[in-house]
Amino acid sequence: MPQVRPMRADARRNYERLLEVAAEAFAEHGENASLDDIAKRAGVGSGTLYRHFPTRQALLEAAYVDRIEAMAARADEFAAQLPPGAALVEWLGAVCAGAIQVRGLKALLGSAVTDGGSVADTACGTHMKDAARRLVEAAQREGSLRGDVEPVEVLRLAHGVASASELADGQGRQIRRYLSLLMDGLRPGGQA
Amino acid sequence: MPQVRPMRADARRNYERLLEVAAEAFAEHGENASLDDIAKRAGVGSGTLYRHFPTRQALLEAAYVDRIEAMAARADEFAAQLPPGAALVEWLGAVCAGAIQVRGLKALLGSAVTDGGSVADTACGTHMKDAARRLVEAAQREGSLRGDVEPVEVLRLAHGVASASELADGQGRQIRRYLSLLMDGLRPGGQA
DNA sequence: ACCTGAACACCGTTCAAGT
DNA sequence: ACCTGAACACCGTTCAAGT
Repeated sequence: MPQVRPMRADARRNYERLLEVAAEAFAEHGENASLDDIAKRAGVGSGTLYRHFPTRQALLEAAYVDRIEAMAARADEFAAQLPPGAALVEWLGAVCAGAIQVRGLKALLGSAVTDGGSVADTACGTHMKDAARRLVEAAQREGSLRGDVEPVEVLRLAHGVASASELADGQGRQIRRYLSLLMDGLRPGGQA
Repeated sequence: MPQVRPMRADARRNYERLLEVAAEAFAEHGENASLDDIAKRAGVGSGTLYRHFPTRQALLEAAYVDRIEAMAARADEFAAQLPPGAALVEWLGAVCAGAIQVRGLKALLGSAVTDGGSVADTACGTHMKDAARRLVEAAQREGSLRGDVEPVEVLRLAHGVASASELADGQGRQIRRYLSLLMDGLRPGGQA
């Protein structure tokens, strides 16, 4: 693993400034925020943005990778405090809430669980899938989750729940309701 | 209800040509297909497109309103052939499949079940909600669907299932699986 | 009454010229 | 080695001029 040469001081400054501004812009305007505008607000030429982040996806991921890591870390906090099934539900609720509040995050989470998505596995995808696997397997061992669903499927369905909640009121007020409908099923007789 | 004066012959030709081309373009490129390109391919000036369809949403809805009506009509066909619960599931599966195959349709269906969405209730929204209500209420009377879910919620959750299926493989191969996970729940012990 | 297409503003992307 | 910003292509939207 060869060390990456440290960036030149001005390059590093630009890089970090771009990330800050991009995180704001994506949160406010969604995944399609203007790249030109981001470059301008960061005080750099548009070419500099493309040098550091060749695609919109690369910038989106770089801007939110720390938030994704924080989300993945919360999985273990819930696991330490609650029984496995409840921990999974609480965590999925938090993931949905984040996906709705921070507008660009939903698209990033979506691409993280897309099969055959772009360039192999992204860092964000790996973090989320690892966290989901720990909670899912624990819940399955406990017997509170069906044995025939995969962690990535649970993440995809949670993404669907976030979409449905967004349609309901533009915010996240229905997340818990829709998540529990998913857990217990639409047919009568499920667990309350 | 005052009769709308019939359009001038050339206006009507343009209008219909625009609808044809738009349906193709949205199906191929999704909801963000270039309006300029649609006008060009229809052989009209861009101003003509805006005259007939002041917003992208208006064009999208006009281009697909017949497909939406056909979808709504299928609800009654399923209801005539199957018990209520099965009819609902089959219909939702067909809706999801359509939403994935015809790219612009998913966005339209989404906005049709969005609360507080744009201009009051759209024609598409009304058709879909009416059809859903008939199936949902029948299934609830039969006892195969929880009594505490509303038709529009079922449509939103189906939209979420379509999203999740799209993430899974870009096509619709997981629709039936995800739909039945939604019906029966992720906890063990649901109906097979 | 309706259509056209130029005009304007905006955005993504590349690349020659700079330091 | 890195940055800048002009240049190009493209798109959405409006509106004066046409028929």
